[in-house]
Amino acid sequence: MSERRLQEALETLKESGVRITPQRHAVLEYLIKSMSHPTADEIYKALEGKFPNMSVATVYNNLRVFRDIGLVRELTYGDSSSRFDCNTEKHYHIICEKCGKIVDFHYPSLDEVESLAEQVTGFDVTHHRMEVYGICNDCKKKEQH
Amino acid sequence: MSERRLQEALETLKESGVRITPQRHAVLEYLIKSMSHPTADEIYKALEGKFPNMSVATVYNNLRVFRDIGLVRELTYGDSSSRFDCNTEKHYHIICEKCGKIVDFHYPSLDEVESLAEQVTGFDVTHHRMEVYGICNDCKKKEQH
DNA sequence: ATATAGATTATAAACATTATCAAATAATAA
DNA sequence: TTATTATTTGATAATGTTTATAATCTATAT
Repeated sequence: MSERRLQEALETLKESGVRITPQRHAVLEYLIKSMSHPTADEIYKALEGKFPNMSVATVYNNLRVFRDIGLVRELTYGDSSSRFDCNTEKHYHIICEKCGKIVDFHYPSLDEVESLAEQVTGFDVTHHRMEVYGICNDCKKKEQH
Repeated sequence: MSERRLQEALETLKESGVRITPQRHAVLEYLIKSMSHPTADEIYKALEGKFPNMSVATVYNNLRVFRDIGLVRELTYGDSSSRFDCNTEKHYHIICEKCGKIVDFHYPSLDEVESLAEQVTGFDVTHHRMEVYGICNDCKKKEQH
């Protein structure tokens, strides 16, 4: 399952004329298998074992390459560092305000909002972003100790 | 009009037990009168004339104070620095991908999304954020030269 | 008018990200 | 296969935003 997604991602790299280096393979694999929304530094640390000599710059460079060919989304929340999401299906995120956990959820795309915004502002709309914030189950339980 | 909003803001500071210093007064005044969504550095530079000795730290500290008492919203987009919005009415933003301009627009709040997310994820939802992206009129005209 | 908790300033530090560039590697042509 | 070329990597420095520190100053309550 995640194996297939990795193959598809590698295929996309080829089609885009991007070389498949061991480092790129590893970053992609981690993004897909971790099923999370890691920061560049988390990826860097996770791959330290396999690639003791890999530079942080390589992680950043490759994440940018992946983003530019549409393979991953860069998520910028209030906190200091970007997170990267390789789930390319349309979906939204809900974020826990206590622990920072990010959970995916689906919602029929907000086309109405886009067309209204277009009418009111005269912009040519390309896309939108939306996140919901709240407290996750784990953190609710902890609060009640 | 903006004079009244400034008075209200100062009142809020008093009620929250936050001292009204000349620097705070000036930052608030700039936020309200500029009608824009400035970065901390923009505010700092704009007030350089009146307060040649004001420290950047003061701007950051006070923006945090204002945010914590609900007087301004901190907007974090993909770009490097936060922007600050002292319009506390509920509204959304549309952002130009070419020039970065931010324009307000209104839309009936997306309560449905919040309650669906709550059901699906088990979170206690507190709020959400949404932005629409596109190309503004000015930039469209420039493209056609 | 005075005391004091809180605010300001200047500076240094922290942190994420980007730029630089020599060396390594991979793709391509001959 | 080998030579040539283009890209990528890794080490490091640089950049830019934001926060921490500590000495000095000030708004406000008494």
